[in-house]
Amino acid sequence: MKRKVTLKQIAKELDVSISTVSKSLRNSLEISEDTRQKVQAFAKLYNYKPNNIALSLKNKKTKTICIIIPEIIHHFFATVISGVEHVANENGYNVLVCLSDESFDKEVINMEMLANGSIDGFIMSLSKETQQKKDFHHITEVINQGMPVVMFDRVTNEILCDKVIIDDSLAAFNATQYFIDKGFKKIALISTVDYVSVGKLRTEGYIKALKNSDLKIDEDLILKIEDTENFEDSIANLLSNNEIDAIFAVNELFAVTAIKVANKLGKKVPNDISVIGFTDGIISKYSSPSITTVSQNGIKMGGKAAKMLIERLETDEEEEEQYRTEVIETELVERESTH
Amino acid sequence: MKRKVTLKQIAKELDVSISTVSKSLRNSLEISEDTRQKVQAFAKLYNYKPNNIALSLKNKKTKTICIIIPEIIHHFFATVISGVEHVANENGYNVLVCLSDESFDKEVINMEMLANGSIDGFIMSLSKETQQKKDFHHITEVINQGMPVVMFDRVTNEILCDKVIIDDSLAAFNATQYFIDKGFKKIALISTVDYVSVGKLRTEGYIKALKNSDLKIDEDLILKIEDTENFEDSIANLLSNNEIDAIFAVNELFAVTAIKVANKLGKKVPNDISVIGFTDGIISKYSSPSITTVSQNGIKMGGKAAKMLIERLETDEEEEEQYRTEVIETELVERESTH
DNA sequence: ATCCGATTCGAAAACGTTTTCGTGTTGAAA
DNA sequence: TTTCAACACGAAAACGTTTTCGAATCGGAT
Repeated sequence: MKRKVTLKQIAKELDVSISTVSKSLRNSLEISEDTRQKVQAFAKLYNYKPNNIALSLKNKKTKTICIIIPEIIHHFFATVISGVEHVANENGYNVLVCLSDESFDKEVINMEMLANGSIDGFIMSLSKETQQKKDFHHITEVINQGMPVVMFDRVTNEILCDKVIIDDSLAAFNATQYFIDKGFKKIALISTVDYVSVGKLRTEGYIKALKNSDLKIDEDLILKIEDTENFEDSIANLLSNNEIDAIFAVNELFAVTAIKVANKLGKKVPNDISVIGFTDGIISKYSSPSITTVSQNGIKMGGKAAKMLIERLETDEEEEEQYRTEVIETELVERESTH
Repeated sequence: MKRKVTLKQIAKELDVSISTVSKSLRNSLEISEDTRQKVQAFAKLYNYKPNNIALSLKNKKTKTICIIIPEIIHHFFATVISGVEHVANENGYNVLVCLSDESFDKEVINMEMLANGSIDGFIMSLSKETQQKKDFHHITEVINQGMPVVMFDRVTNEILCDKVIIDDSLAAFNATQYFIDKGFKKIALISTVDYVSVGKLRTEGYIKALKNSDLKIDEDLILKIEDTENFEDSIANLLSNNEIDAIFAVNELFAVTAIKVANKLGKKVPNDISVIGFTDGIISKYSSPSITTVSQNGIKMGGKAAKMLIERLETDEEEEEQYRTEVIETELVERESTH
């Protein structure tokens, strides 16, 4: 087992100074052709690679960014990571992944832990608990220390920083409008409770679309699901009490569950009920019937977020251009759950 | 924007030496009660946190482990990361995620890049290309440098290190046996090409089960899917040519696609054809019919891998106990695609 | 022989810690 | 008064780099 070789060791072996070795390896003109070659040959032989930690300490840059997400077993977030990873890699950055598990405390701990020089910047999506508490001091603190933060998807107006989102409201509006255009009258909404920012926005879009077409908002057609809830029963309840002919669900899980429940109640999708989901993930693609969804391009979103973060890291701090909010376009992917 | 405060700055402000500050903060008995309190108060006021990079350099430990996976948009790998993350966090480690994109080169680059002090150890699952090439020099090199590596799922016998796997062959045997016990005769296999280790092993299990029951191996019932292939057509071809009454697929995607194709061909699952998949992911759970699968507990697998790695990191190097291979038990989760 | 510019290299600081080893001061015991 | 332990603190090395600056050597020109 041969340990990593350092500049010092090479210097000793070759009986030159550390500086000479360093300069030789970086092809400095200060060093004679002779010694340069000698050093380089030796370094190659012993497979010298500069120690990244030492470099990080010296340069005060780690070339590492951290992405904090609520959970990774969630296709959307996995796609975002994928997008972040690729853009980061292209730019020579590594990606540290932290999971908040939807917990405020974990989010805080992770950020405080890493804001001490371990990384250069954050990309994050708020945990549900953080959204509920509306306590963002940990984020403010990090930003005040001069560490850039890019928020995506689950963002908040209370923090000033770069953001990348989709127009949740508009996307929901369009999905609802799609139903309206097809002549559906009893359009149900399966959403989350309001403190989840995207749930709230999508609900708003749904309502706006109905109002826009002078349809009445029927509270009995709106189901807001609490996190801990066994929502299959709630959905069954929703579907049994109404002559619903269309359902807009704010995520895949709700959509696929709605279809399953509908089947159990003897209603066929799409013949009796049409369904549109949100987030174009695995479920929507591979369930039968496959589900029409609002596609939310996680890869693009992650890529954009990484790009924004890296740009901010690599431009002179003082240029301090204003914070930007990028909106990733969504698209309605038509599949078998609508007709 | 107040920058991070360092020991040196505190020392200067309080007119004491750096050592005194450091010792005070670590509650050394060398320092008088008085100065200790003064320093601690000041440090708290300015929110002092030791710089992790400096600590890493000094301690030659980064408290960071890296997991290299072929892709993250793959439920199984996402669950593994989740398992790794949680165990790592419990032990004060952070997790760097690298994607090889099934590419040999990316795998090599990532490992070489990080083996220079950036991390303490690797957890990895081989890329397809690496398995095909059978070139593992990058892994050997890292291990020779004294950096521990734990391989999971897609492993190789050519590397000596800790491993955590499932008994792919046995699991496939059991799944096939399940069909045999139910009286099925025409049991098809949808697998990957052989260089994917798990595909090969699962194929072996399938064959062993058939042989074990004196059933003949019918090559026409075995489909090995190439990576780039449009496998929907291949599956259609398989299903149309035979009176297949059961299908064992080595992953979720093949299983769900088989069901979809069967439907198109007018065959009902599970009435006309029973299907068992592999990897208990989202698709199996939420597709209709939901799919009976061999569950491969990614969380447990990742957790175990992380635990093994951390144990090796934290025991005295010299104890050098032998490398272990842990086998995570699998389980057949019965759902609607079989009866 | 003297001087000067080029050439080639090394010493040292810096990044932020921790820790070892001194050193100076104090008080009490001899 | 001397001596010695206990106490409180500081200097410096170490981790592995890069870079600035100073210095030594050498050749050629005067």
